[in-house]
Amino acid sequence: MPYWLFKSEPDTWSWDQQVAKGGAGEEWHGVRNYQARNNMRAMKIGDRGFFYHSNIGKEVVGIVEVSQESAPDSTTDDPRWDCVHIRAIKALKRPVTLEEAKADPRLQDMALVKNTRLSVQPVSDEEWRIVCELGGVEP
DNA sequence: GCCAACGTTGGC
DNA sequence: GCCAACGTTGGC
Repeated sequence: MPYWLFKSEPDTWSWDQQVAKGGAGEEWHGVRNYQARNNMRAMKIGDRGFFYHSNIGKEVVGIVEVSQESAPDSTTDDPRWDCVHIRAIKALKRPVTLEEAKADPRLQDMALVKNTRLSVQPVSDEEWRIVCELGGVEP
């Protein structure tokens, strides 16, 4: 099972808002980047991902699950852009900051560290376990 | 608020 | 098809 990471500026869409949506989940719209879109197209219902706050906090705050597979982005008529829906599963006991990820030798290859601008990223099994461990939750 | 990194666009 | 110009993202 692949793992993912979703970035959002909390000013625009925060973890709290995601949690408030509950099981219905929320369309992850607004992505206008091919790599990020391709990642979303590869997702299956039930795939897990991290929810990351960019700019403010700069930390992984929670775990989400894909609740609907890739479909046309409702916020544009441009047929190039698809997106998935995600729902909040649980918060990390302790957020894992970008600083921590950068400082951990085991996380040097994480896209979060290496390719900071990609907004929807793949996460390896190992990276998933390590970040869960740092965050104080079961993988 | 600045700027580096990166992706996209458009002229040739 | 190349590459310069431009726009955007996101860390600092």
